[in-house]
Amino acid sequence: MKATIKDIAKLSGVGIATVSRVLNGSGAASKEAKERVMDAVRELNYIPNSNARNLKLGQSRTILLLAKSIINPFFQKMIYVIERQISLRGYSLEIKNVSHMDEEMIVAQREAQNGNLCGIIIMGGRYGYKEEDFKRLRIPCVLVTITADESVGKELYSSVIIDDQKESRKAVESLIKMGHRRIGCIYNNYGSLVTPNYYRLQGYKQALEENDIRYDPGLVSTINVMESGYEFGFKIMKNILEQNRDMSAVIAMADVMAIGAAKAVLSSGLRIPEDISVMGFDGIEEAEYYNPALDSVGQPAQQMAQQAVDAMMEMIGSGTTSQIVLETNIIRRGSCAKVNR
Amino acid sequence: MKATIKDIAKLSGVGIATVSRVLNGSGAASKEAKERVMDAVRELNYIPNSNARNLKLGQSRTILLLAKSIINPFFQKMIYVIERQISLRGYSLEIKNVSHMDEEMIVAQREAQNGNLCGIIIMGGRYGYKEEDFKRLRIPCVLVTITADESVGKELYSSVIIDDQKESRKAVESLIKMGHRRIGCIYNNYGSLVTPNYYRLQGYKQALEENDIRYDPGLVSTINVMESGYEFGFKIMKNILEQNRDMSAVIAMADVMAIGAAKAVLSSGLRIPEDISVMGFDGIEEAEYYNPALDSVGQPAQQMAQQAVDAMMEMIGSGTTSQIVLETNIIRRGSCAKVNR
DNA sequence: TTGTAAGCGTTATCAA
DNA sequence: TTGATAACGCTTACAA
Repeated sequence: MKATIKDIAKLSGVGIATVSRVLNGSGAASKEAKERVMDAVRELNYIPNSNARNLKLGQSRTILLLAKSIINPFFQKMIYVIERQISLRGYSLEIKNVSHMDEEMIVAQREAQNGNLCGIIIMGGRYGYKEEDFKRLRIPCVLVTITADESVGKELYSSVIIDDQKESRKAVESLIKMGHRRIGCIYNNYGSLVTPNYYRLQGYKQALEENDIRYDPGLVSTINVMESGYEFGFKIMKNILEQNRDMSAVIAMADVMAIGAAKAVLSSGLRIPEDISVMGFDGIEEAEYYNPALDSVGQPAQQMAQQAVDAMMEMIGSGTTSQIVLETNIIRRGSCAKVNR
Repeated sequence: MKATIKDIAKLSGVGIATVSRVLNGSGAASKEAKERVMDAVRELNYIPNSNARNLKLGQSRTILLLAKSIINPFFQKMIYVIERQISLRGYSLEIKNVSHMDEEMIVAQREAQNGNLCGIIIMGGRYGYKEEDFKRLRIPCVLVTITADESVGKELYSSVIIDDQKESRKAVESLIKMGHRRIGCIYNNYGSLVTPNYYRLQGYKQALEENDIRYDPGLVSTINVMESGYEFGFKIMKNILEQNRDMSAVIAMADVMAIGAAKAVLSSGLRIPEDISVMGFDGIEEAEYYNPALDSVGQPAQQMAQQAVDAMMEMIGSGTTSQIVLETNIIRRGSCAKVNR
């Protein structure tokens, strides 16, 4: 059936230890032995059994990506890059979607115990994991778009994030500078967890406050449902619009919600940006090709994914951790304009 | 460190064989032994090492999903469902993106040899795998959106597809019935492979022919590039539009390309559907929320993914294969209208 | 430079 | 109903 190391040893007339050495480049081997082994490998189409290898080594080359909602295009872009980078480095990527009901750390710990993982990347979810969480993990952990509690030792994890509150504040400020004062806010938060959306809401509030604009909960109505996405943005926006005829702008804390919101605006017979300015968050391609193209707080998805993998490799290799904070960049496409009322 | 079966045996005062039996429900064990083992398992937070298990069993519970372009929202929807279903059944999903330069079967065979896979799902790519391909694989294989060459024994694989040519023909026919005769076609084909897009193009040609409309290559200009997606649709449409002022409709063989095409139409100062009718393919949410919402040949993504997993489980369990062909359903949202010139 | 042999943590056979 | 014990395929001392 399938060729094993013994078959290779037999065919090439050497011991299995030599085969192993040649294949792994560990220890010395004569030129002749090398050639004979490689020939046999080719002839029998031999591929080492990774279960045996991992068992012996007590490690594997599989990295688990735990994503909260792999359905979000922004995440998907990052998943795409992460898969590529991991593949390029000879590792495999296992993907698990964490439903809103599950705690990703619990899932992570369960999977980590399994012993066939060499690292875990957690994408999305909530802020504030504790020291204990990482210690229980026992394998390298990189957080993307979120980070750990401040109390956690920096040597326990790596993270790649943006400053959600700051970037959100800047975006709202830019709307205020355009003259908007009645600015809707669409975000989404499961329960009362501290998520990126939570911080973005804080940024929104902060911008208002610093510009002496009263915070009006009626402009940020959020249904506490377990969804985000196009439909969510659409529904919420419909809702806010109906009750706030005087609003002139809206910021959605994810582009998918911004697109849904834009649809709501347009289907209410209003124009973008003449009647309502729409600003999204993430900078996904869908917003660029939307009609009209939507302004967005652009996150460097590609770079974030790349750095996450880099950080993972660093941790696997030398154990070095890093906490990276990247900048966003507001992408102007014309869906936000000066208020004209 | 990590608890092993020996630790459990020691703590519960039984032999390791008994522990294994209790944990796997194989063979008998006294009630008392069961309880003692389970207690120890809980106390030590024991999780079986899957590498050891897989090595011994010569199999695993990991299914590999090989996707051509995981970046397409239609695929992503299916990936989401597949992940969920696989997870629900206690299996793990490993994902590999196959770049346009790679042959998925080669990748599949390499991965299959590895021995830590119990099945492979191939999503996208090209039609026409040969008997030999599946035989080399040696593990269950399910094809989604594509199927094998007719010559291949049906017992060698399962597949879930739509009839690309027929569905495309029907869609084009519906445009013709609306009075359109100058219908553009945006598709994408790497090299000259037989892909779903290839068959959809055949369907387009067939519809024209059956309605005595001359096939005009100028209306289906395709750049032979390694991309599809929004940008591709946009560029191609710009191109076709410039050279065919008389065209009144366009069908794009993927919604992402349809959205790009719609953007091209709108940015050329034309209206949808008054000047140009736009029809997409796939039925993704992005097309629904687009402005205007786009008509599309809706593929039952959820169902396809579900059936693919079902088929995989059947193959793993009883070895039964199945070749499933699902129907599409043209989703009318108003982006196609009667020609009015 | 090489081969022998001892595990890695399981499962399964077999005798008790 | 049990518990030794022999694999599974690999890596790696250790000895030759």
